[in-house]
Amino acid sequence: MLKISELSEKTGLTAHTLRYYEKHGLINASNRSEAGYRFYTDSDVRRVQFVKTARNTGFSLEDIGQLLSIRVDKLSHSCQEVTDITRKKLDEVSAKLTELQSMQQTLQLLLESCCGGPENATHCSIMEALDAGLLLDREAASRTEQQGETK
Amino acid sequence: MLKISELSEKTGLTAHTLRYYEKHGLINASNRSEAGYRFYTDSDVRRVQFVKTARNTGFSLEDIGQLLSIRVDKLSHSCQEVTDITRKKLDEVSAKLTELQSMQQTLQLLLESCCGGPENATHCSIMEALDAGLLLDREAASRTEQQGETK
DNA sequence: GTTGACCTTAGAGTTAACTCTAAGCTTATA
DNA sequence: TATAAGCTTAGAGTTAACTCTAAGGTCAAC
Repeated sequence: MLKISELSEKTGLTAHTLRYYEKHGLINASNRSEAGYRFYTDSDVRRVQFVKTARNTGFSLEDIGQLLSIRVDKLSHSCQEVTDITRKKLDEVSAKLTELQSMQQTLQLLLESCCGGPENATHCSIMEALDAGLLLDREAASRTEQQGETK
Repeated sequence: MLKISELSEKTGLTAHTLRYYEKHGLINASNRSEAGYRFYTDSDVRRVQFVKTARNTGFSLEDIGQLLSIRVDKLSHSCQEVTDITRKKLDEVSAKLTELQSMQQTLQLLLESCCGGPENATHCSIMEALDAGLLLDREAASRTEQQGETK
């Protein structure tokens, strides 16, 4: 039986976060001392670790709530329900990834185009590109692609 | 001279968002009608488009505030200031990208490992992996890497 | 028996970038 | 002239996941 500070140390989540998860119905302490102190069993610990792992994998607390419902009554739930949740999350992550990759490429092109020196910014190509709505980037991008292809 | 709704249409930003940007010091209407209606000049429009482009590139409104200060007085600012802001953003984007790529790979492995069928979830490998703290994933990941290398 | 560390709760604050509402003018159209 | 569309402001609400505070009870050690 662990106190909340011990569970905190064991899981790397703060006591605040553990109480927050409890308030949102994700976890809970099987026992309480007479004074109301939370006491966690091994089973509680495993549940918290499940939540932490799912969180690290990118699932929202709402997703995790659904996964936990399945976890406590696997007979009443199908693999498909689990993959539906997982696929939805994968789609979200993939979409975000595409967006960030585009930003990354733009930012890299901007950095490559600018001298970055102590000169004043009168002819700064980054400022010019942002002023031009990044039209120049797209040209630069296609130039870069061609270089890559002919390499 | 454009009214706010016309600028909204021209830029694809809502009138709400334009007023929000104004409140946060990013943009402003050069003129007002007697009744207080905002009127935007071509120069205002270009500034709004700059903001929109920078936003699409991933810059925060705070970053954009700095970029705009440089934009209105390029002589007093250096290219280095511009690249510093850009590099900082690129680093953030790259870090986020790494995190999301890791999530994506984990989610893909989870999906590959599970039948996704109507069977009950008693032996669902996704649930098992989340229960095991994704240790199984890391094994699966290294197996996949090896396959990739020997291909 | 008194520190000081730890626990409890309810509830407020944080972050970023919107998004919306309410109450009241203004303007264009019929 | 009446109606509807559009404009104004201040300020509240949204989202997710914490993060922190205040006020007070509990417990181990000296």
